Amino acid sequence: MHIGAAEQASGLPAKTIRYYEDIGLLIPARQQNGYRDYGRTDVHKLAFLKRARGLGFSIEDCRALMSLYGDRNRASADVKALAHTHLHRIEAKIAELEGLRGVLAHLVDACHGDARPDCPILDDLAGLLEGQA
Amino acid sequence: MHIGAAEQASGLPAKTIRYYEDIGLLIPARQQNGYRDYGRTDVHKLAFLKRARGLGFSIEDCRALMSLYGDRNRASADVKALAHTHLHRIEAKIAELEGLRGVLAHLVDACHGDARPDCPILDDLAGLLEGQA
DNA sequence: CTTGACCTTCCAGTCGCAGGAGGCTTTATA
DNA sequence: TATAAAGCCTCCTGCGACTGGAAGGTCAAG
Repeated sequence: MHIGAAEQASGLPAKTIRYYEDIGLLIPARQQNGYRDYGRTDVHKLAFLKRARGLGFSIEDCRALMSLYGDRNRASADVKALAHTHLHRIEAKIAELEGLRGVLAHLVDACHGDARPDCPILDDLAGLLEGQA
Repeated sequence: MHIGAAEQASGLPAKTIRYYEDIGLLIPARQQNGYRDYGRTDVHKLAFLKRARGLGFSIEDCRALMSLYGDRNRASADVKALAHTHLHRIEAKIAELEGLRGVLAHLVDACHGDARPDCPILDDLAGLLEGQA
């Protein structure tokens, strides 16, 4: 099957599929005319990659996950460790963003937001509130 | 004051300060020997930028904020709108990450994580649970 | 035989810097 | 005074994970 069909079947853009070949994630067979030729297994792997990327795993994580997926002697502990690490990264990111949200919500709330120039948001950015808040 | 001193005073790396000049965010005076020369106002602006970046504002947001900061006739409503949009972006990102966290936590929890190959995480990635979950 | 869809490769751009090469100037020390 | 070290300069490359586009080959239909 051509890359266009693989795109339809996997849900990944052709550009991305080619990119994954570039970086050695999934290298398909080639037809005599040079066209990429994707089989069922390939499309399955592309969908796997799409799902993993959708869950926020990095490309390198995906590489490891693909490797584990194809390893009949894998230990599920290895997969779990990968996912666990990723989960921690996500939780850390959430905590960070929640911190930002708190500060921003406070500032937005404090700003009257009319035609006057006086603005607590800019005051904060300018460091005028160091001793306060 | 030289860029090294500005680095100390503002908390921004020299590399970043030069980059901000490259993109026209803050262009300092130059000494006769070609060295950048930062004054009090410059350092103040650098700290402003650091704070704004730390709150997650994009460079273009920072450009707009700096412009508003220097505009005596600004309307605080403009600043508030910028911050509000940014707050929404952050909240959207948090919601997205919380979705991921939910799925990942569920998967990590379901994986026994021992030496056996059987693994719900890989099963999910492979799309084996489409009809379920 | 030509049109158009589809495929190929390769290059540039995204965002916000960081790292490093190669070369000046200034400052400190022997 | 010589030299070494620190600090400054510019320019180029790379990061992650693609995306867009140009230039050109291939294939099926009309």
